[in-house]
Amino acid sequence: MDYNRLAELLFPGVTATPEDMERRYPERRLPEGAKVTRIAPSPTGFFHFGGLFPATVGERLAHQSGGVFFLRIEDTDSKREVEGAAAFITKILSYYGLDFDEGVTADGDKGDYGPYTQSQRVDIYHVYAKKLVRDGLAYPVFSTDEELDELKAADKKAEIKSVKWEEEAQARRDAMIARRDFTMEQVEAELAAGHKFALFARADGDPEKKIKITDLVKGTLEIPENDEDVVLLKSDGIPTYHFAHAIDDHLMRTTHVIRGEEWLPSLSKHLMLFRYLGFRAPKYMHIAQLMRLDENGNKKKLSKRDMGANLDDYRRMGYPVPSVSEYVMTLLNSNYEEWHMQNPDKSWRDFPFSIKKMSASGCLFDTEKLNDVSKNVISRMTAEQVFDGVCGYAKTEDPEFYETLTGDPEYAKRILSIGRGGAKPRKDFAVWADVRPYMAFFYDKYFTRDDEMPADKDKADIKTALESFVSTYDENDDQSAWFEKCKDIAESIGYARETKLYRKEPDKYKGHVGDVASFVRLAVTGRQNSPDLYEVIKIIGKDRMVDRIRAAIALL
RNA sequence: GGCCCGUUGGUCAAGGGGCUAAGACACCGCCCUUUCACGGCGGUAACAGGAGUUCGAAUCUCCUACGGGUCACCA
Repeated sequence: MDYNRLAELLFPGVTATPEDMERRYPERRLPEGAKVTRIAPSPTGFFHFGGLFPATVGERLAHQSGGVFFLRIEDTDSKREVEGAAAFITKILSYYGLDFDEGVTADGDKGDYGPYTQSQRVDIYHVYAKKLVRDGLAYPVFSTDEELDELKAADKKAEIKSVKWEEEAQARRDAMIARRDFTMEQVEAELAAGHKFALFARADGDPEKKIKITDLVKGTLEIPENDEDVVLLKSDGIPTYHFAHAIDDHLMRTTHVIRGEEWLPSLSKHLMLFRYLGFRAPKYMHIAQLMRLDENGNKKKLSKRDMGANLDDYRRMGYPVPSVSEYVMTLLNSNYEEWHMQNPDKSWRDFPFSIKKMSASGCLFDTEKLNDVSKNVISRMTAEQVFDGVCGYAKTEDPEFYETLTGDPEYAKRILSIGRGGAKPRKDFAVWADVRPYMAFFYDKYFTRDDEMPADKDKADIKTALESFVSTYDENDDQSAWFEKCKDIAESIGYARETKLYRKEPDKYKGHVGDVASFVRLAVTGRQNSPDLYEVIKIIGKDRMVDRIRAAIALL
């Protein structure tokens, strides 16, 4: 077989050579040890939460080493492509602060190694396709349109589950081998008939032999050599992931390929392609998948339709960006939390991220832990920052509340200042959506009486206590003077001045000062629980406090 | 089914031949406390199983079990 002639026949228009490509995309000039990483999503209009893991690792590794982090859009599957998806991806990556140095942006490509969209790189792939044909390493497989339609309609998953899988796989292999060695005449005839061809790489591996390869996360892997012919180009001339991966990551000079472990089974194919193409393979890092628990208590891959699988869900649920980032870091590097406790004021970007600390096994998504991380994140913020965070969330997710907040920002910030800023800040919010119910009673239009006055206390006593509170209240009292008055009121209605006294001798009193405070709290906030009552009343103001207490007395 | 990866408390995990096997979240109890939140102290709870190597194994080897992934002209 004259492979040169075959190559010309198959790719008559391709004149560029691999050498041209090397010149066009030279080695990057970067400092020693600099890593080049990438994030390579498919534009399906959906960014998986799990995608944040490799993306974060890639971003950290590149930027921690003075390297390059780039974005490549892998749109080789036109069937799954969604309009505007690339723009959505860049938007969400920037929302999560995963800034890339090169790649597809709203204003076109940025960087010298583009185009960064695979569908725009078809010419490049064909250069290498032609080379592989010339080298006798790739061959065409012709199909009629009808056969192609059939292929698309086939339900692969159903086949795999069949018990006869082994036989069917063998049959497929035999069919493949039969098509491997078309004669030149056959090829010419197919071409003349206008049939399309897919390009396959001829596998040369022996599955009985194992290749040892070091994965930076998994350690030493032993995988069988590849003996399956790999589809390089589909009938439409568009490359498969495998082919595009080898060419792009070589030409873009990627040093570390970070991806999910679902790619592990095809690693053998990729290594073979790198070898065929004469490229040095990058270092690989296969990250374990994020799991969830199914109804039977088994681990399952967090799949598209699961709650929380869509990264954008977290914005809509009201998680601050750093909460999500920090949660991801806690899972990625087990010593992150410890470091953060020692460096509470530093950003997760200051953390010395280490490949060695990455876990080889998959973990379960844990909402409780996310919430805990998030509570800590928000508790460290200033009232101003919390205000901005809530507003940013409410603007799109709760516009009515947004109007309320921005109607009187200073008032809102005073409320948000309660218990904030000290060494032991309150931790009331895990998500921005928690803020509204927390703040509601400060606003007359949201105020409701959710909890009743305690039924076991004498109504006359409650009334007396509330009336005394109103008549003795002085806005100028400091907290201790204020509380002394509460104690006086307690005493006046036969309640203990101190909670401790009551506990010691419960029979001697009808209640204690805590009960008095709780009457006032119930009257003013409509609830049993609230942040510091003294602060609350100061913010609400004497007039509204008095109104609410009078209304409560009337209800007795 | 073949192949590959994984397996320390409910969850995330430290530990890489010599511990009574860290810590965080969750849970429970106590303390602090005018409620809540915070904080403090304490507690329940784990090396998947079996062989082997060794004076000694969570740690090394093998087998088994279980879980996951994958087996497309998808990525």
